[in-house]
Amino acid sequence: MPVAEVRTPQRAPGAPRRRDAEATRAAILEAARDQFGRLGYDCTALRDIAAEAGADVALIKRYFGGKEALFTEALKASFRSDFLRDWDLRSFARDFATAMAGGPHEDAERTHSFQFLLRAATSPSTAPLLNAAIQERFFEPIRYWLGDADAPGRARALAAAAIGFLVERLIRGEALVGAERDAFIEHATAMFEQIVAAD
Amino acid sequence: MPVAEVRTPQRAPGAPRRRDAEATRAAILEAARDQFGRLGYDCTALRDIAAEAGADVALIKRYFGGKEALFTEALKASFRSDFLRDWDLRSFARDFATAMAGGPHEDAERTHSFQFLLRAATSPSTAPLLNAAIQERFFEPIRYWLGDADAPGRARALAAAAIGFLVERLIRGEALVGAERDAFIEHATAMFEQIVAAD
DNA sequence: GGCTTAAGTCAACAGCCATTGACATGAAGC
DNA sequence: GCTTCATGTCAATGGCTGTTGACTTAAGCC
Repeated sequence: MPVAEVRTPQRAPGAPRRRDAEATRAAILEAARDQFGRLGYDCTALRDIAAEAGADVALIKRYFGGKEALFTEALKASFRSDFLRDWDLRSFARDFATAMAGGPHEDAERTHSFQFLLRAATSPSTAPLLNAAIQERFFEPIRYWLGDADAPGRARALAAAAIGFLVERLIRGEALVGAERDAFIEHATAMFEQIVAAD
Repeated sequence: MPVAEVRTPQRAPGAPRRRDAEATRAAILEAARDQFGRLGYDCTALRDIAAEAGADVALIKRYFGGKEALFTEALKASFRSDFLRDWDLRSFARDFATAMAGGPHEDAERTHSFQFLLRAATSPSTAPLLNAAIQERFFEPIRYWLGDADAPGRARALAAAAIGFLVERLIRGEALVGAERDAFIEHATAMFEQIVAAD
């Protein structure tokens, strides 16, 4: 875990509200979402979360119970249940491909949520917690979204491809540029359209 | 790390070859591939690897140098450099889709190799180690394989989709059956053909 | 048989982790 | 002003980790 973690504490020394359980809890949860999302469950230390939130480790136990419970809550907070409804079915293929190419207008919040989920999905510590959630909130909405007889198989294929683009984006880091970006968007769009528009 | 790890030791008590550095080294490497592949870098303990290999932890240091070096070597061993050449370009789309659906004839060795890579990809500890390898052995071959002007962007899109199917497979666990399986294969095939056959 | 050296064993170290109970302190109610 | 209790702080604990040096033992050679 060589990732250095230095952030300005939530409260400056001598801050206005010194004692505010609700605010402290929120700060911890926010820090947890950040660190779990970037580092994954196993590589995140509660001490670092507390430090980022400007709180003490013991408060995590008091407010959340423990690491796993905190993770579950952070997971819930990062799950945008409406993330699919945001897309327009007809322009989905191109919009999604463009988002995955990266660039100035990308939805950072959405990207972060997905990264959080992927990290959780591939860690054996959290996979059991997440598999059900993936099923319920990712696969099922797509299935409903497509909504015809072939939906289950189609939904699985579409979900798989979407996950792949998210992982590739996660690994890649930077945004694509120039001709490579254009070709990427073009072919990815064609690919997704193949499924979305299969009527 | 709640995953119990009980395996029959490599050597029975009072075995024939008691002192064989080469065999010991190989046993450790094999155990490392197994555990790193199933649990990921962070959740794998050197003591467990040594136990599975029927060896002592200190030998890992002597033969490999340390955890990271052992991981790198296991990574190399799990990387089938010819995994793309195994596919026939014309039947790739259907073959790959079928493989991802799972079933009785799947290539367990190949599946394991991919799992290893994916676990490594989503752990921040090993991502730096892996990104270069992914680039060199996954993305570049696909790019070469496609081999035209649009290749970089196309290769990225194809690689992303392929990764996604592997992840979905990893998360899913069991094989698909019946109509869902058929629809899955059909649509996934169409999807991959969209890119492979884009000439 | 005795010697040399590689192979295997053991115990301990230092560091990090989540967890926890005891303690200090500030704010609200009387 | 005093009591009360939620809020925040601190320090310690036990467990697990990778690493390491010193030890024991078997195998090969003279």
